[in-house]
Amino acid sequence: MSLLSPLRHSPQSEAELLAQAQQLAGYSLGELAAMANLPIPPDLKRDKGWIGVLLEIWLGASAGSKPEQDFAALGVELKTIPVDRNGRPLETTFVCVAPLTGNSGVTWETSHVRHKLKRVLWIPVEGERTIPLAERHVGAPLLWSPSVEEEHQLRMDWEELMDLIVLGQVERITARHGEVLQLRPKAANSKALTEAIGTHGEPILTLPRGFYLKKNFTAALLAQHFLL
DNA sequence: TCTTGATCATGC
DNA sequence: GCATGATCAAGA
Repeated sequence: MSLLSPLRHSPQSEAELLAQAQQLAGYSLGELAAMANLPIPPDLKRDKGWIGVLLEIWLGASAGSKPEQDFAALGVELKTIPVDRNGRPLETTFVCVAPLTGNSGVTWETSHVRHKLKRVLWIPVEGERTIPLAERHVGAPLLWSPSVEEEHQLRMDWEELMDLIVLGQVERITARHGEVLQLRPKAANSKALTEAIGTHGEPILTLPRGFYLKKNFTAALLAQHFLL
């Protein structure tokens, strides 16, 4: 038998990655943090990415800020997802920042959204705020790729949103656009601005935006897994 | 109650 | 400011 310990190397195969992720299921965040010698914050208010960092350590992801997939050699992205007692998502899922300029000729096929979501290791984690952070449990992982239908849904929304961005309508886009993919602010605060295209084609400064998966989409893909 | 819009930490 | 990791919390 072997004691559970963080992967000290990048996993060499999907099988190795998935096996390690499956080993984590059932443990609490407190247990995993202790074994990894990672301090536990009192809550996530000032450490929103803490769970993601913890699981990156355990799974041997190249931690930190690299503009590539978590497991580049495997082409796999890691996403933790907070869920309620029934396994339903409590939050939307950030995918990537939306390019607001320089989009001539960009297509779904070459988009960052499609690339990010090509293969994702989803790890559900208990997220109800009534549960102390250290006592929240990690769930069973799901190694996922979009089905034909899912990719179609994503592409439709992405094309609608990108059309609006290219046509200078970015400031008229709200989180209500899109069935499964939405565009929302993604910034340090409301004073962080970036360049975009205005109504008359002129450069404007606006809030950076990100693509997010809506809860109905992630709920469905998780449910499919657990109801098999 | 739930979603939308806003925000937090960190490294470069 | 942008990239990584996301959740918070006001208001509908």
